[in-house]
Amino acid sequence: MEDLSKEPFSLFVSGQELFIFDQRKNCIYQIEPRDLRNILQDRSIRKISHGLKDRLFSLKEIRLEGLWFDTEIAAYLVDSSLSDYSVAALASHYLGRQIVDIPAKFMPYFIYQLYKVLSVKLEEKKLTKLFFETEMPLVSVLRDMEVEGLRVDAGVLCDLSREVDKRAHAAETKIFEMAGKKFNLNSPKQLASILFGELKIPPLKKTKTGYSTNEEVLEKLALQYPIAEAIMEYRYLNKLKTTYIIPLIEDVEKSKGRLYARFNQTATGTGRLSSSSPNLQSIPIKGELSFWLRRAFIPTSRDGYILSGDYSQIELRILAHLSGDSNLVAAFKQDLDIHQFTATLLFGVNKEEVTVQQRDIAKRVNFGIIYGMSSYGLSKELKIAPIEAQNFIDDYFNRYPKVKEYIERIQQLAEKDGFVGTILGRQRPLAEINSPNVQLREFAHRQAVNAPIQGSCADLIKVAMVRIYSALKQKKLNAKLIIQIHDELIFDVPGEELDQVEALVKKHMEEAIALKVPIRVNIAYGKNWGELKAIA
DNA sequence: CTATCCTGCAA
DNA sequence: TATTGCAGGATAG
Repeated sequence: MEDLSKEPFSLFVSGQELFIFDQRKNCIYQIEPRDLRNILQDRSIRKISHGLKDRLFSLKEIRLEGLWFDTEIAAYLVDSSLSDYSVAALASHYLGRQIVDIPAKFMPYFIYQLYKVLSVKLEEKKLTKLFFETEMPLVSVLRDMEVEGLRVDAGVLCDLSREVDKRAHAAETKIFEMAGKKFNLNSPKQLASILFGELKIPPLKKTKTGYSTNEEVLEKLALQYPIAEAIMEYRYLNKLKTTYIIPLIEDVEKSKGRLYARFNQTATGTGRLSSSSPNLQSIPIKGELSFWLRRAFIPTSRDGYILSGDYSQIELRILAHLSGDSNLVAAFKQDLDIHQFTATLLFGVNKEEVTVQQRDIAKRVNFGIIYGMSSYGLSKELKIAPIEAQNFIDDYFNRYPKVKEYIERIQQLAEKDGFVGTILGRQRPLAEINSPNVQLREFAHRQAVNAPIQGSCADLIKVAMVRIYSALKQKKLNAKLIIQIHDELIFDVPGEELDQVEALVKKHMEEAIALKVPIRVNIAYGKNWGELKAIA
C-alpha cells in the first residue's frame, strides 16, 4: 500500500474492523486491527469517513485525529432538511443508485463517491470555510464530550426521588378524593372523561380525538376547580420523575457515577446541536425540585467547579446585527435591559416607570419576533385579544422600523431563493416557501425569519466551542466542556484552573464572531450545576 | 412490536 | 394559529 499521508482517503470502521478505499488503484483494503488505532490517531493521515464520531463507540479509548472530511457532516451542510443521513440514503440521493444495504467492506467506496459529489456542492454553496474551520473541528469536540461524559451524584437523585414520590402520592390521593374514584392519571383520555363527564366541568378545548386536558386548559380550570390544580401538580412531579430522575439514576448506576449523552451534529434544520440519550438540553430549571435535580450534576474533582458561560440576549443581538435597526443597535451598545427598553418604546414611558407587567409583555413580544409571530400567536401567549396583540406588533414595528424591513426582506429572499442563510453562510432550505397550501407557506415564512437568527447563534457558539477546545488543549488545562445548551456552555473545571478557564471561556465566547453590537457572556460557577453564582 | 397522539421539558 | 429539539406514557393496529 502507498503512503497514506500523501492524500486523503476514505475509510469505514465497523466494530474492530477498518476498511479503506484506495482511489488510485480503485481497490478496497482491510486493515489489521492492530493498525487501526495508529491510523485513526495519526493526524498526518487525512481521513474521509462518514459519521465517524458515532462509529467509534466501542473504541472510546482511541483519540480521533486527522478526521478531515466527514461525508455525513458535509451532507448536512449541503442540505439540512434530510431526515436520514446514512450512506445508503445519501447514495440514493446523490449517486443515483438505489441501495438499501451496503456491506461494511464496500462502505469506503461509496463514502469516496459521496466525498467527490459533496465537496463540489460545498464549494458551490460557499460552505467550505464553515465546513473545514468549524463543523469538522467540532466533530472532535463533540466526541470528547461524549467520551468524557460528566459526573452525577446518584445519591442526590435518590433523595430527590423519595421526595417526589411523597408529593406525587399526596397529589394523587387528593385527586382521587375529588374525582370520587381511582383512574389512570397518566391517561388524558380517562382524565377527560372524569373531568368533563363525571364531574361535568365544561370543556374548553378539543384535540383531534377528544377534549384537551393540557396545561393551558388546566390553568384556566384551576381558577374554579381545585382538582385541576392538583392534576397540574401531579403532572409536574410525574414528568420530573419518569423523564428525568428515573432514567438518570439508571444511566448513572450503569456507569459508576458518570453520565454519557450524545451530542448530534446533523439533527436540526437550523444548525443547532441536539442532545439525546439522555437529552441534557432539557433538564428542568424552573422550580425548587428542578434546582434539586441540577444539584446532582457535580465536578469530577473534589476541589473542582461547574462553570457556565451564557450568552446574554444573543438572539436579539443577532437580530440587531442582521437588521441594523438603529434603536435596537443603540440599546445594546448602551448595554440596556432590552426588555425594559422595549417596554419604554411600547408603552411610551421612562425606564424608571416600566412596571413588571409591562416588561413581561415586552419580553414576550421580543421573543415573538424571533419566532415570526402572528397576532393570534401573540394574543394566545399574552392571553389577550388578537386585536390588542396586533397593536403591540404594530407599535413594535413602528419603534423598530428596520426590524420590520428586515423581516420583509428575508421573506422575499426566501421566496426567490428557496432558502435562507446565517452569518457564516449556513443554509436552511425552505421547500414550502411558495406552497399553494396557506398553512405550509406561512409556516415556511416564520421559519425564514427564525432560521437566520437561531442558526447564526449556532454558528457563534460552535466557533466558540472549537476555539475554547483548542485553547484548553494548547494550555494543557484539564477543564472539560461537558454540556452545550444552544446559548450556554458548561464546564467541569479543576479548582486551580478556575480563573484561567473563566477568562478564556468569556473571551472566546464573546469574540467568536464580531457583530455590529457587543456580545455579552455571563459567567457563573459553583460546586454543582444547581448552585451557580454569577461572577462580577 | 411499531406508529401516533398528547403532553411537557429546554433554549 | 410563535422557532428548534427529545422523550415519556397511553393507545391503536
